[in-house]
Amino acid sequence: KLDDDLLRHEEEAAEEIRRGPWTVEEDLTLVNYIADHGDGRWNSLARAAGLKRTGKSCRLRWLNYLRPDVKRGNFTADEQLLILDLHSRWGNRWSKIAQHLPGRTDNEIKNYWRTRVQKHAKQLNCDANSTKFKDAMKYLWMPRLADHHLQQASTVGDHLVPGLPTAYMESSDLSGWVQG
DNA sequence: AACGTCCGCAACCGCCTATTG
DNA sequence: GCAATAGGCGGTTGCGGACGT
Repeated sequence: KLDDDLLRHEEEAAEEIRRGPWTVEEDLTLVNYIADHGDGRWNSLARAAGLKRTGKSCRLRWLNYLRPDVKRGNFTADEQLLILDLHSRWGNRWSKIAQHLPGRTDNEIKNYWRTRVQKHAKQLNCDANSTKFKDAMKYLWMPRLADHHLQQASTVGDHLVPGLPTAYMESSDLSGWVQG
């Protein structure tokens, strides 16, 4: 492992492979190159475009950020519902889930799940994959999200979820679930 | 004002599979 | 047919900004 790291760093020094955040210049280079030549064949693309990055890094930057049809910003209530639903069916199959949300990336969905959803599971003192949490989503959060989506201002307070701490249910609002 | 800590996100890594030569 | 290279995926990390003390 240590040897691998040493080797990798030697290679980086020799070949000047950049890592970490992308600069605006790099972004422009990548976008312009793809506009002229298309994407794919990422390693040769990186070389041909003169980017001192791995092909993988270029691919990731393009797919998750630079692609013109990539949607950014908050998930809509619709999208959040869909994520909850698809995740309950498929688990952490992020790219499969992403295929059902046009313009959203697996990375973004994964981040959303880990930051927002897992946080609530933790507050409930349970695992995000537990029956308890799935019940909470199914009978509490999904209805609330759906109601919010339908722009019904009044709260839905009568969804009872066995085993959930009532204090949590009463104190919780939609912040952290419904964005924007 | 200065310091700590929390949180969200972009980007990385390792592993596995697919493609290529 | 196989070894090497590339692509795809899921998990993890670390940076920077927000927030609290």
